[in-house]
Amino acid sequence: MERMQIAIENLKAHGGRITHARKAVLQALVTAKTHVTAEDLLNIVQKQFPEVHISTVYRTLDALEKLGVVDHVHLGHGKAVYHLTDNSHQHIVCEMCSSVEEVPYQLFTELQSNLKEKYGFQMRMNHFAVIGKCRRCLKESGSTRPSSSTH
Amino acid sequence: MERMQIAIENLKAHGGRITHARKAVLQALVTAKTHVTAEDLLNIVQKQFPEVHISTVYRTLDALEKLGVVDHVHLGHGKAVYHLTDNSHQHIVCEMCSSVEEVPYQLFTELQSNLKEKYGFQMRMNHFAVIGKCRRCLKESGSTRPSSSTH
DNA sequence: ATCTTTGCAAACTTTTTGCACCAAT
DNA sequence: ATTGGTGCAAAAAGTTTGCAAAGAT
Repeated sequence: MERMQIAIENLKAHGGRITHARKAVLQALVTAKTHVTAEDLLNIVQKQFPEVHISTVYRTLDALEKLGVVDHVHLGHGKAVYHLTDNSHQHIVCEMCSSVEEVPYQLFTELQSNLKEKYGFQMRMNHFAVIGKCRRCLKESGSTRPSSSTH
Repeated sequence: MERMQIAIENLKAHGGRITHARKAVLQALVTAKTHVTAEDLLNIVQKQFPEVHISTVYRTLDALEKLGVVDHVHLGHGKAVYHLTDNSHQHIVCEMCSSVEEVPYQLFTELQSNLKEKYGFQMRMNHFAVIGKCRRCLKESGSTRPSSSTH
């Protein structure tokens, strides 16, 4: 409710209109919290408003992204995932089983300062995924299907 | 020449066949060295072999990727970029001007060990991009077009 | 001779866009 | 009343696939 209100005010402040679809997308984002695809959001939203179209979801996400409320990441092949901007974590994605785990952004702060210091580059937390192999797949390595890899 | 030979032997060793197209793609990769799209490669290859089709490029890249010779990254929206695996660097991508800079992988080794230690996750170097704002855009910040953002 | 790779066209997946209508302010 | 948002259908953009023919071993 809290976070929704902020986003809604933000939208209004920029001349945006508050529609059922937008509220529902926002609500879905707040609830889902992390790595949902546009399609995921659509499915959630359509439970309440079946007539909402995927293009509306994309356009809403676009609008929210321009306001800085939402961000998205390309975890690999396929769909992008969206989330509210202040979920401070990074994603580690297993290239064997495609699992996604969240790790605290603190692990990345040193990298962040190094990039800033040495390259003048201001790294954006939360906007990329680290690819590799997860604990489980490493253990079973070889025995398991490299299946639908994420890269 | 060197690196091409290694890749070629690798291909042969796995029952692969050495074709004009494959040699040309490999050559293009060796020459281009970094962040080329499948289409870039196609253009290069077609200078020598105009009949080569984009699907051949993709299939060649797939094959090379399975051998560990090639890797690809999704730098953001749009096309993936491919490169030979032993270019030990990471990419930092500016979300304002879309410029790509390479930084030595050493900056990432600590993160790598942390992820291994704390999460059992074996991070793959070279397979993701760090998004943020480059020095120049930070300086001009606001004054410049956020143009074709990479995210 | 065998089995892989190729070119082509067509399918597929994800995202974007044009347009006429609808709805929020 | 005005302007921005929506649904739809169709296009785009990037990549993958089925197939018959060509090519590498």
